[in-house]
Amino acid sequence: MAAIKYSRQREAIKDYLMNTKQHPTADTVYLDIRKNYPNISLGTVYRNLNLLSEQGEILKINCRDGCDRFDGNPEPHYHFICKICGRVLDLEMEQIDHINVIAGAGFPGVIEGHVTYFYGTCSKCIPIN
Amino acid sequence: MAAIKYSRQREAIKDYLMNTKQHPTADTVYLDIRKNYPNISLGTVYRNLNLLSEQGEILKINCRDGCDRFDGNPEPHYHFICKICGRVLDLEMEQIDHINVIAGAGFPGVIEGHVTYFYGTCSKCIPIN
DNA sequence: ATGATATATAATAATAATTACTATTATTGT
DNA sequence: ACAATAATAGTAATTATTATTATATATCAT
Repeated sequence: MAAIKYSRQREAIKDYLMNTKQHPTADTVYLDIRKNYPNISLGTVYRNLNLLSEQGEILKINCRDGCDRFDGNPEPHYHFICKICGRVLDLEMEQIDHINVIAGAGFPGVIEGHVTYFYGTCSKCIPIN
Repeated sequence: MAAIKYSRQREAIKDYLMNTKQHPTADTVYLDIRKNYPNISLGTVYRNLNLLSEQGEILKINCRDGCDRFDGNPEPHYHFICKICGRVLDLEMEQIDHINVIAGAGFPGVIEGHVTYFYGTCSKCIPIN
């Protein structure tokens, strides 16, 4: 039960995320979607972003710069956060699941996964000297 | 300038963190410190937790279960978060800084570090079968 | 010890991100 | 087309955190 019904708002949100390389916050999604759907509500954006990430159709990124960000690519991958400009970039690297084994050695519980993000200075923010 | 002056409230917060293996939230610190300092203010707790972590005397953990947690051990180390009970545990493992190199290969910016936490089921939450 | 100066505090208000509520609207199965 | 149910817009409420301000406390020079 609790069948999911189609809504054009949700469709628009998913389309928007699938067509951007940015990793927008809920508020950015709201402001941009509003250009096509002037009456969309911020609550609708939040509800659908959470629903889509629960369904595994998008990723919710807890980059902890205050608010969550969203990624239209649901495949597990790593992110880089620039300390200077705050941008979130995709990293092209293999999965590093061997760190789960390192962490699990001597740990009495079960390690199921890890959350990792890398930080530093992005190419646009490196001063030219 | 902006010299730091001693305060017994800050001392109590540091003592409290150094004597617990838990990773309390600001609110938990507040509630516990209040047993000895009934008039302490939540704002004071937040200000001192931030000050201490800026000074490198404690760690602020962004485990992203909604709120920040604090660790009296300022040495860099990794944390495990139990999906069932939500507890945050210290992991005894070496630093895995080689993942910065993996991430940096082919990345045009500079990787300076990473934030990682592991999740799964802690020993107390593993069902006995 | 005394007083001047600067920092810290308690109490409260304000902010930011997110979630909850509710009457209305849209979708879906028959 | 109709009934049942989920989704929406608009608004209010919640949660974690930061800002404000008058008062209290610590520190430093005398």
